[in-house]
Amino acid sequence: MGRPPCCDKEGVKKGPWTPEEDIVLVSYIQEHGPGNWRAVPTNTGLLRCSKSCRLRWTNYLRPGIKRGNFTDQEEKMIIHLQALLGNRWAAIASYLPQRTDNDIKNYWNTHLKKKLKKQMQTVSEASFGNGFSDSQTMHRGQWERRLQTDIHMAKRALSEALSPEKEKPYSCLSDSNPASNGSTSSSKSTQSSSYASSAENIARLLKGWMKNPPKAARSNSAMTHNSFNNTMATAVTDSASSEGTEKGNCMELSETFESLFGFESLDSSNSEFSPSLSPEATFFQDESKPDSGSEMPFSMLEEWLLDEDAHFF
DNA sequence: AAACGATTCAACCGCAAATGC
DNA sequence: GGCATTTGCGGTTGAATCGTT
Repeated sequence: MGRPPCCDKEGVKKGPWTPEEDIVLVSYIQEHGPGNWRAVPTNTGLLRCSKSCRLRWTNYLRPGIKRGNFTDQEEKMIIHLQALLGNRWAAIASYLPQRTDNDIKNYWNTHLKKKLKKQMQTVSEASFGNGFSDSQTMHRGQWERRLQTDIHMAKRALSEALSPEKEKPYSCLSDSNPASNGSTSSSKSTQSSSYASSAENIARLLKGWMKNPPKAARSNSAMTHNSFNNTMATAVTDSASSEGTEKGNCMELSETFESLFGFESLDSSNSEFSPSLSPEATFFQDESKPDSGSEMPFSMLEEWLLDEDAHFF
């Protein structure tokens, strides 16, 4: 006997979220932290199911999300990780802390699949013309060995990531990673800080809210609007400044973010947010807590992934 | 300028795993 | 240990947007 779906109740709203709803949700999470999604609709008065609230938060409103074009570097990592992990988008997303699994999945389905298909075609055409099949079989053993090495390295990286003693903090992609140090021309300005991007989200949200102010503010969200708007204003100005300089200390940003949102949900001490997370997901959280003890030796992993570009393409 | 097809991406759905009692 | 509930994940859908004719 299966349980009834959570969203089949009468009066549950579906479809795109409005800025109003976003603000109500963000306000609530600002106060209570993410988690206990079951209680969110009842406590906020949102006519959404818990699932929808969680999804909205994790895929759109959550701090640290980078939106917009994927860099070459990100693209290559996705391709590699997909080859290695398959369609385990959450696991792949854990290596790209600023992207959501949904984003990566969409990007794969809309861009990368086609791109790879095209490349495969070009390669196979070229190899056909050259009588390439022999050398192809000749490379097979090599390829298998490489795959084994890949898997071995992935396991090693993962186990290192999970060991709490490792001191090297993965605080900022661009900082800790030599490969990303301007090695790709396209990683330029899109590599914004997590704080900036979250502020962008919120700024965008606020912009929409300003454009279409609600006729009457909800009473249940009004209580938080003052504090929320104050922090919003900070977010917007901070966003503008950090965007302008295009750098900014990750540490500083995450601290600013913490103070901005005033909750410690991303801290490991918060039992509401961490218990059921996989190692990957736990790492994913770390985007906003650069000081945490268990950090992924990201540069090593990323180096490994990006080193293979030459072979892959 | 309008119609149409292609593309994108936010959101939904259903299943499975995790958690609580 | 067994059941009920909650959460997380991956596949899919469909409305909005873009590009072409």
